[in-house]
Amino acid sequence: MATSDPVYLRVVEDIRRQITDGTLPPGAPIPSRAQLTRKYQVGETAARHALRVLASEGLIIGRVGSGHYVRERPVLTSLHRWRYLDHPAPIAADLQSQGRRVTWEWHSEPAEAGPEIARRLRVRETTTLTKTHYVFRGDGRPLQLATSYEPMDFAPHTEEERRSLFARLYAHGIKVTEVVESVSTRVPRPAESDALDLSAGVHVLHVERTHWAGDRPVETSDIVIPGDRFRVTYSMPA
Amino acid sequence: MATSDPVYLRVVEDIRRQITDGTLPPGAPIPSRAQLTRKYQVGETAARHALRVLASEGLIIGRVGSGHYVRERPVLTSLHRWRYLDHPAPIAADLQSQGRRVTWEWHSEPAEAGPEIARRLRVRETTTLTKTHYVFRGDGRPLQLATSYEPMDFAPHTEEERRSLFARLYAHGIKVTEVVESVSTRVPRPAESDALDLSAGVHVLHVERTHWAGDRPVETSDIVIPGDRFRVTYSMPA
DNA sequence: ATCGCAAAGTTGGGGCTCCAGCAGCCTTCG
DNA sequence: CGAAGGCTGCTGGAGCCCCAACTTTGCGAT
Repeated sequence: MATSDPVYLRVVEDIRRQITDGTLPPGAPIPSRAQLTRKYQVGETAARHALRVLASEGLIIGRVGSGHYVRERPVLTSLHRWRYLDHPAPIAADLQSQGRRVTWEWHSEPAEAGPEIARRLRVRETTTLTKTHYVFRGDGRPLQLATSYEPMDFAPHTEEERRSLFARLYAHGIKVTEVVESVSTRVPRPAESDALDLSAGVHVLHVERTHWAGDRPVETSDIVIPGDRFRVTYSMPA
Repeated sequence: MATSDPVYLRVVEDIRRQITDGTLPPGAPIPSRAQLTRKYQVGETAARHALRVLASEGLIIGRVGSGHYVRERPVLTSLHRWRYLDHPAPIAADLQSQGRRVTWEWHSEPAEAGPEIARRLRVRETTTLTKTHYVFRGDGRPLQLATSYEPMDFAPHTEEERRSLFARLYAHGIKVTEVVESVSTRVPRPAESDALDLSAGVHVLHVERTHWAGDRPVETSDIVIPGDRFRVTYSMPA
């Protein structure tokens, strides 16, 4: 459309069109770098970049020494490839990206697991865990509550350590492999309603999250978010 | 491992490690091209390529004129994550991964946009759109409702086409670049309460999702999920 | 103390070149 | 005649450079 688009996109779009409309059937060879530079009157960089983009989209496949070919069954790998690492305090982090200053307070104390947490962390009910309560605020207003439970042996000791659950576990040689979340909505408890400054009738979103290292639960937390609308934005990686 | 690996991979792996182990927390700046060339003693091409790979993995995000930064991961992203290909049933897809048989019915019809949808899709209120209503069931029980609105010109025509919004848009040369969701909890409407077979007092989770291609909204949908507990599982990338 | 502006730094597009390794194909030699 | 070896074209890695557009920062003037 715009005439001042990157040139490599012109090549990408033309080849993509030819693939989608069948001009280039599955298995058909794509012109080589040298041929593309001649055909589209572009530099080698642009030709190369175009091929890489198409390949990363899964439309074509490159074979060293041979050439690029239209894939038999085009897959949108770029979408599949979208993977994320988890970090603590994710919702606060999201609000941050909306330009709001997010602050948080926490309070840590030893506590007995109790039936619910014992079940989640697969420990005995009488096991003493480190229980940490977080309050997240954006521009002063309360945004989110979280209560985290972790075994004493790798609980954080310093402010630094608290920053990342992953870093801490990593230091103990533990690698988080799975995250399980249960999401539900429910009526806020009085304390929550208070802490989050909720108006009457607003429910809360409750996320129960457990981090697993292999088949062993290493941390579990309850995250409570106000049920009024909040927004999540995320974009596809380039 | 192999000493003769591509140099850019050395950079990628080192930065990836720093992100996963928390040395580089969310939002932290990644060294610039110039700094990477010095730090790792590699050429500019390798540094650049490393950044591109990390960006395409979604681990970092590049801001022109500013730099690359570790990406924040909003928690609710976990609800739909990288299952974008199955549209518009991310949650159903998740349930599928739990071994439950998920079926779905849909009903499509032309409809006027109306004020709300017109605002979301940036069209006139009188524009005629394709409105599709979905009901998802797991093992027979209703799980999720969804209503999707898309411009007539790239609405699906066949059962095949319906499968993936992305594939369909792709065929039109449209690449989804951003997904924006607003999540809220609210009292179910009578029809919803009925369709979802809700017991009294259970609220619903309402996700309003819009897919963007650049600065242009290409599809919007309302997803309604019962507020009783449901579960999301995801595992870390290898 | 604040505003405005210029300089410096950074990304992303594009160009050019060299080289290793692989795949065909063709030629040559046993 | 058939196998070995060489030639050519292709991809993917890597280096270096230039430039436009944008952000950040710091300085100087008001």
